[in-house]
Amino acid sequence: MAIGGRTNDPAGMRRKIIDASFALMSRDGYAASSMHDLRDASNVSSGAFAHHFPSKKALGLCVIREGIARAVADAWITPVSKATSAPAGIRDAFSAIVAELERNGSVSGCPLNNLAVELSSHDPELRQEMDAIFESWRAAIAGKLRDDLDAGLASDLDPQRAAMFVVAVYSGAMAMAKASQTTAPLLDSLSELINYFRTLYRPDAI
Amino acid sequence: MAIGGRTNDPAGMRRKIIDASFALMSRDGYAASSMHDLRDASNVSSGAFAHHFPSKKALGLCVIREGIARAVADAWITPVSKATSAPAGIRDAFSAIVAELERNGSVSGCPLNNLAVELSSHDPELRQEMDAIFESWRAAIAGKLRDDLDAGLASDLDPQRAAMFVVAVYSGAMAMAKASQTTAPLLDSLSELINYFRTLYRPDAI
DNA sequence: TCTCTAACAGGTCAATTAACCTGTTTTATA
DNA sequence: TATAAAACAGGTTAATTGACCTGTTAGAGA
Repeated sequence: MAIGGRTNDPAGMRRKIIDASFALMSRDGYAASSMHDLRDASNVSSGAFAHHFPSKKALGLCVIREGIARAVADAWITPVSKATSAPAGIRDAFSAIVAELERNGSVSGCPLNNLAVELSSHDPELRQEMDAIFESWRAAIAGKLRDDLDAGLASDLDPQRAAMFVVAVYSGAMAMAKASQTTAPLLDSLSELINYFRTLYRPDAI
Repeated sequence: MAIGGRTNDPAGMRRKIIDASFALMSRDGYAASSMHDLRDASNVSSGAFAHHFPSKKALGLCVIREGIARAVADAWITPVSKATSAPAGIRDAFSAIVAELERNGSVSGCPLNNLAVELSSHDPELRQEMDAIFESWRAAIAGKLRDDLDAGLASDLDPQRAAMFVVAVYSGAMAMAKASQTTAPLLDSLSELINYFRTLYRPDAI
């Protein structure tokens, strides 16, 4: 045994497991992804798997803290903060996600929303972790909205409430997109969300 | 055995199982509710349970078609159709749900959204069934919006897109409410949703 | 060079799961 | 009333699950 030898690479091994587990859990859900499935998808031995993650919950926690947090940052926080305005950033995020969905043909939903809905009732610790990601997501949008207010692009808008609204619209639309296996809910909802912003922003600022 | 005798009541037995299963599945999810749990919650024998529902999927299908469809009708379709206007009906539905959540202390989420997010990727048949309920939900709201248009309460609004928007806002807000175990996402989102309608409706009509 | 710890390998185990099976009782129908 | 079919009772089972266990090897520090 051990014919192929072995290269100790704890960080790489760990990352490999988290990435594969994030992909599998995002697609199939937490409960539906067995430790055996996760191990197979990760392409590591049982021993290595158990060494890095002694329990499924420990793995789930890391998937949330690292995998999901990164996904939200990449899909939302970065685009919104780089955009010329909050509505523009929101439109960018929606459009990129819709394009990605139409590229691969099926809708597996928002990773954060999927796990939050599945796990919030079961584990308070995981729930709190996911709530924190929702919070940072909303904070990024609220921050951009505040920038727009300061720049005089908009007025009479409550950044926190509006940010909550935006994330709610997206999460709900994505849930319906998953149920219908269609991007229509996302497109329709984005359209109305832009209409909502049109009443709050200067006509030329949107 | 059979000391207490037995009263054949197929419809009642079936309803008992569906009601208990709807409650359990809505709270804990589909996968987390084992056949054993569902049987215990239903308070029936294994034999009766297996007789009415030969498989878990068969039970899930009936829970969706009967339990969830009724829940959506009671919480949304009926209030909206009875209201004086669509925004008023939406506000009524939100308020009643928030009041109910604050009464029992914890947020278990929207039954339809919970199951749709959990099961859409796993079973096309269940997915289609849930999509149909989303569809009827949106149709009820769109119908009311059309009534408002006809009555001259509003103008320049696309009933289908707006209905999609409303359901998305609610579903997403409820998901965040579940993640935070707070009603704040629902209250904030309702507030912004009303702002959205304010721009579409006559000032005195809302 | 020696040693100790973490990294890894591969297999095992009790518990849980969904489905099924055999037997009994009620009720509709002829 | 005779009888077939449905309604119910209670237990069984093969497969899957998450956790664990014993051994082996690489690499850092003394």
